[in-house]
Amino acid sequence: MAKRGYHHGNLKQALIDAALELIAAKGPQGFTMAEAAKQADVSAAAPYRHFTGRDDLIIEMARQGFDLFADLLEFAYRDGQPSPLAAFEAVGRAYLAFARKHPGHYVAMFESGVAPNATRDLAAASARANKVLVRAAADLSQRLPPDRRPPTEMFAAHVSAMSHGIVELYARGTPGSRGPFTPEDLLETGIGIYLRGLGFLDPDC
Amino acid sequence: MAKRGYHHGNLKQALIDAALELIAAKGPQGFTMAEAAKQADVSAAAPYRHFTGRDDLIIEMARQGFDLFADLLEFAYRDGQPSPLAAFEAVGRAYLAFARKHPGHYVAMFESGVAPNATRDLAAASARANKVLVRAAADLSQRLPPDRRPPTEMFAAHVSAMSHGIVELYARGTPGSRGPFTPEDLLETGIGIYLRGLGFLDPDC
DNA sequence: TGTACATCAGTGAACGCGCGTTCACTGATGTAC
DNA sequence: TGTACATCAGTGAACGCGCGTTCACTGATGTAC
Repeated sequence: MAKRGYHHGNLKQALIDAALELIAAKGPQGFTMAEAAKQADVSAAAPYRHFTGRDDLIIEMARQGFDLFADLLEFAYRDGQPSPLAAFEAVGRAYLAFARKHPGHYVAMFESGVAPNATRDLAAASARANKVLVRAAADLSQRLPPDRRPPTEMFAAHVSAMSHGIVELYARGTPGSRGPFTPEDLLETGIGIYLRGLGFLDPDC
Repeated sequence: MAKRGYHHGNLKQALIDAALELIAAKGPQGFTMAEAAKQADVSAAAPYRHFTGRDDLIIEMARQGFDLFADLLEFAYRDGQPSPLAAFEAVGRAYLAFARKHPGHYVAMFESGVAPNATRDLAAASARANKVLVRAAADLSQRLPPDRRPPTEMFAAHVSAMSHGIVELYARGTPGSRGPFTPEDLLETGIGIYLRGLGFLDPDC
């Protein structure tokens, strides 16, 4: 850590980063303002120059998380290229990759107990991420005969649920602790079977 | 609440019940020993006659939860009657019903951060519940041509993940807050599509 | 370039609080004879 | 049935702790002239 003078320079983000590390290591309630401040090498009172309180910090973590999440999903989606199916599967993989690489954000977003509409900003970020999932589902749905299309929102919800369930049950704690399969395997096969159930038989339709 | 004398009579269970209510209302970290004691109308020191500490109480809640969960799943399964498919779907519904009716248990089991193998008893209860899911999946798998059977554990994991994901994302907080579908709808359709993907086209095979 | 001053971003001490837990105690209960 | 005594299951007070937060302060920085 670089030497610093009286002024930190970028304390707000440093506190968020510290809290993310703590939350990833010790669970949603495992961080305290005091400890985040300590980790940022600053007095316990300093955070209150940047956040109105503890909740404010958690909400900001979740907001940044949803923003990043949305970015990654959008990047994976690539406007449906090269094909709706390939793009859809890339989004699924991106979901899992996000949970793996950003556990602190993930916990703040989904396990910290903050309502996704706690603030306008948070709601917007959350909605943006969800929109990518819905769009990927909608594009893929177009390939189905109309009478076999489930409602788009439902399609997206199924995929969200399976992804989230896999993260929570199989991607936490010691790797492999809950079974012989990797989360990535589980998600790929699970989504694959689900898509076949919808009528996507061909790997590149 | 009935009058009682110096001795409570059934304090251990009363404390567990109080903690379950608190945990259901305020999240995994939302209960304290002191508050559970208060709710059971007893001094703050009394719980320590029955539990070695806070963790012990949480583990006991989770253990009872897994026990009840296993019972309900077994009851729903009915040894695969009337058909493997019907029994399988009943198990899915029982999963969701449990999460709905016993939110405190559910949170203690899956969101409190206790490792499922924290104690031998807890591990056994958890394994028993999981075994029902695996058996339901295995029985149903038998109906598939061998070359289309996924590994049984994987099959069960997919269904657990989707069920858990739906509980976490769509069955929490204000009903309908996250979408226009009920969790029950989502699970039924999701599992239905998944099963079709495996090759179960006929509703009563 | 130098100076005065407003503003910003920290400090350090203190607060009130509630928590988990311990301890010596005491009232109630069960049992042996 | 009565009594002595061991055991059980509570009490109430106290502990040390760490937390979130506030407050008066001060050092650093930026800006007007």
